[in-house]
Amino acid sequence: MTSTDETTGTDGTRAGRPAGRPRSAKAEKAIIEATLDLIGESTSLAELSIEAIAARAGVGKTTIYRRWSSKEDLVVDALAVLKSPLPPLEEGPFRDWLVTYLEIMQREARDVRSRCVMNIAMNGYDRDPRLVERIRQVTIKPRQEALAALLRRGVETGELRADLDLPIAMAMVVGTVMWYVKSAGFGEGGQLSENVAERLADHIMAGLVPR
Amino acid sequence: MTSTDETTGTDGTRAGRPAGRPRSAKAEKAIIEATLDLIGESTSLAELSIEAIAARAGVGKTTIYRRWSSKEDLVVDALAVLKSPLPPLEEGPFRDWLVTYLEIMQREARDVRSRCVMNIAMNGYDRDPRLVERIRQVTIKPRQEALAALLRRGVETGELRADLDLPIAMAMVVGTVMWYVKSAGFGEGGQLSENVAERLADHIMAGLVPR
DNA sequence: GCGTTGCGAAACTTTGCCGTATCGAAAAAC
DNA sequence: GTTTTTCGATACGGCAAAGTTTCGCAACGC
Repeated sequence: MTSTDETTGTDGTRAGRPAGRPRSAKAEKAIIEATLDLIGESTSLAELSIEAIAARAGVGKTTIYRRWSSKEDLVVDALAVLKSPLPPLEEGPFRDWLVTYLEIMQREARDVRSRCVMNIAMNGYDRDPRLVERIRQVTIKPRQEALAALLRRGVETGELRADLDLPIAMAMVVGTVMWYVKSAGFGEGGQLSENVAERLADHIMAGLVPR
Repeated sequence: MTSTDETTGTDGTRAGRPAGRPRSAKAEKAIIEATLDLIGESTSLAELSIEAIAARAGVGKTTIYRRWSSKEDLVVDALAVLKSPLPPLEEGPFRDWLVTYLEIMQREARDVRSRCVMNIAMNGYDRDPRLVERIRQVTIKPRQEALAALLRRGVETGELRADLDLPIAMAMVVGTVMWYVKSAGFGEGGQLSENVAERLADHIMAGLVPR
């Protein structure tokens, strides 16, 4: 009405400050953190409640509703924080890149917050397809495409077999590391030896048969 | 609807019949079936509701509460039905057995009821460790051990590489087929070509590199 | 037929969350 | 100082889901 409602600045930098107490960046960060934690602990987004987030973040519900109008938006914003950068696809032997990828995936597979994405993306597909699609678009799809490009280039350079089945090869890479971390996590607290990625890459590339 | 409800006694225990209408074995079976179906569709046991089970089974809620005092008891009873037999480990080339195993796992991975075990075993570990452990004991563990024995024998006969990393190899077999079925299910309704197990076995054994 | 028990449907009760509103205090700009 | 906005906390009505009880009817032994 009187003031410009467009200037709802996300933070209290300079420029047209709307006057009044600025929004606490600390609270916002706490909300995001709590959201990620709680998503990691739950298996579906339906289980996630604003009240629980507010309680975990030590924040009033008002503070959440003032920033995000829906749970969906909050979840998307929170998951956007998880985007870990992917290394670009440049020159180099295939094996090195595979090890790099396995290293990243193996590290992410242990992180509760990254695992939650897997849970949601794989299990909640028919519950809220639209949201799941948004999440997959920003998290899984780029990795899938990067891996596919990596494998295709390996075939072109002759480092990989010419009759490679791309879906199967991708499932081999992703499925193996995921399952390995999962099953290893069952037994103990999760101490895996250092060169996991190297040994995984070795077995994936060379297979199970003798040389 | 006259006398179609065969209320044959659920058990053969003669002796002191409590008098009155006997419990319907048909209803009990329907409840178990509905429970298995719904567990398969859900990702956690908290999502499972007696009401949904009753509706799916075409049964009144009282009929369920009369038999099982808690949801947990019902789940345990229901999962006890799932025990599917494993083929014994006999003579034969490793590849044939691997194909057989992949065939079984690939088929089970599509079955809703088998998937539910995976969901619960992997996601609900810290929610109800006791129940999860019971489930793993009767479902996952025997398969794990069978696969481990299979791989070990392959190493002994020289069909597999001598420096095989058993946990990694197992993750390769299980993880690949699981992930492949999962990701294939994303794209389409799930029509996978006929020789999936063969092609999976090929890639797993030979790896990604050229011969 | 009679008493007893099981059956499914529907009503009742509880629970948990949502979204909003209100309150006193706090943090900035003026 | 005053003004304005946000802060955390709490309370409220509403709603939807799930557990519990009620009820009329059906099936069994006697």
